[in-house]
Amino acid sequence: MTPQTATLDAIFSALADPTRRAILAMLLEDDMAVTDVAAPFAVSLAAISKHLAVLAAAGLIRQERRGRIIWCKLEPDGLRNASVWMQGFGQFDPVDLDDFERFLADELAASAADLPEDQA
Amino acid sequence: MTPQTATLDAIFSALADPTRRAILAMLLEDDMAVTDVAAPFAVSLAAISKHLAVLAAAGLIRQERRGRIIWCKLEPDGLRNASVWMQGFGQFDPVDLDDFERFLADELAASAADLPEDQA
DNA sequence: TCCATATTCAACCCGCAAGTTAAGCAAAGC
DNA sequence: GCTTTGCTTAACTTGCGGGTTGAATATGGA
Repeated sequence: MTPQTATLDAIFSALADPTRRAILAMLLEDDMAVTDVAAPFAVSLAAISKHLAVLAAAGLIRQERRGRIIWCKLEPDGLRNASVWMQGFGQFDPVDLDDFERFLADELAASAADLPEDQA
Repeated sequence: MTPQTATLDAIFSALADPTRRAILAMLLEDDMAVTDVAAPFAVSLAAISKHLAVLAAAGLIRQERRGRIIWCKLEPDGLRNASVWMQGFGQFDPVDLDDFERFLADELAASAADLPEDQA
């Protein structure tokens, strides 16, 4: 298996998990420390730590330590390959960013029902 | 979980499997019967049948019976939601279709090494 | 130096996805 | 009507992903 297909495998399976998609959506707003990423979710910190490792391995985020805090930041280019792959399958209308906002709102509401409102 | 997130889960996990991506790439060329879809792969027909069921459940293909043959055809709109989701994360350059062709070629070469040349 | 904070590692459990083989059906053909 | 062809279902095995808890590690602060 080429590194390229390995990457596609990694990207799509990373995106397949709703918790990880919610994390990405959160990071879209701002860089965050691991603990803060974990806060809204019902699962343990260790679980979130694993999720972040998966996202990093897929090239979707980058984690960099500053002091004792590890900052997680989105790596938007990580989606490029997957985006190229997907768009090849259809001529989609240019994406309306409002569509995207709705998506994120619905997803967060659905998959992290315990989110404090200010994060939803 | 809303039907919408269920769909995103289904789509991304369907795409996470290289065999299923290869199947989609094959169907991009032409509609195919289940047996013909299965032919290039090293796994059993039953396994491919399951893969096709997964793709159908994710709305990525449609299967319709004609006589005793079940034709599989791509459902390009099935990728729309996922595409909307992904593109929200970055302003990607308009996709070069040649990129896509390279992707498919590499993927087929890598994940279905036993493909006869005329299908690769 | 000692303690608290931030994060990961290790070991483990559990459920599910993907594969197998064998049997079951449904439609065509002789 | 019987057999062949096309495909799915059933029952089962196995591997991996996502969760847990508890210990380990690293940094900052008092």
